[in-house]
Amino acid sequence: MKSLLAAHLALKKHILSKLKVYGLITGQPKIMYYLYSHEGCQQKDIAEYCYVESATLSSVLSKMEKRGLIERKRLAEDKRAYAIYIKDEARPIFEAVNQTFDEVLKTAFDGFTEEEADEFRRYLNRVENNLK
Amino acid sequence: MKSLLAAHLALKKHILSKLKVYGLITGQPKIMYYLYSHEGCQQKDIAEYCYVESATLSSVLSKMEKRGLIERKRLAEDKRAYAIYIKDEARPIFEAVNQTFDEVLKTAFDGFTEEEADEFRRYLNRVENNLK
DNA sequence: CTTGTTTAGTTAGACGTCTAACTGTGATTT
DNA sequence: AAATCACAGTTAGACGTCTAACTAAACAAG
Repeated sequence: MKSLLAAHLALKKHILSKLKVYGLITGQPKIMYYLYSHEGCQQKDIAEYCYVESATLSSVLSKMEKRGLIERKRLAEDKRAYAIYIKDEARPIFEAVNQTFDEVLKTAFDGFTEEEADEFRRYLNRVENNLK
Repeated sequence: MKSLLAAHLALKKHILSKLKVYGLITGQPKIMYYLYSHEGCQQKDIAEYCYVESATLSSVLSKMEKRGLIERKRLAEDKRAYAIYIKDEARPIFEAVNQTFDEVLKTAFDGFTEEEADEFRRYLNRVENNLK
């Protein structure tokens, strides 16, 4: 299964190279992509989506907070948790990230018919489930 | 393309958990899997196969050498390069790694017909090439 | 209530990978 | 033959991720 890693690394590299202008580093774009359409979510949600441990996410988010990209707000309903918000000043960057993800995914599936792309995703899911 | 990473991580986790008894750590099993059928190859070959930088491989191999898993021999034809060999004492571990890879790959493709597995690999290659 | 368990998030330390700079050797050009 | 360039591998330092141990809050059961 050589190419699983290959495809994943190629995707990551592509995205990072396009977003380097914003000073974004490994791990941040994916968080931002998720956050863009899930504002107000908790850290555990982001960690789950990004397949990283909560400890990892915690430190990355701290950096992003310092940099003014995001904001943590304690939840009233659950004082252990935070809701994560996009800082208004950073919204343009989040939009660029979102757009870049869309472009790169389009590139990745270049030449695929709709059915092929769906089939590929189903295969991926099957492999993932087989290994659970 | 959420599941590319997911599938890759699941595969890695599966392999590592089965090989932890041998004290093998991240990165080593894949090197050993390759080496098992490419003894005498150069470091650059392993690095290319494993999708890591030569600097990364260098340090991992040094650890494996200290541990008595492999052996570096200078090439007579090219004194910059090494040929990498499996140490005889470690051969049983290499065999276990090889067998584990085969098992896990079989698990990953459980329920796939031959044609489906091939098609899936072709899709992966297409995605990878699209991103080159 | 209170005791024990689970959950959200943090901190510290280890480790794997990367990039950049370097050494030494091989290949090319003039 | 000399100078230049390309390549194999190493070293040092930065960074992202992990695991383990922890805090504090929520939940469950007696």
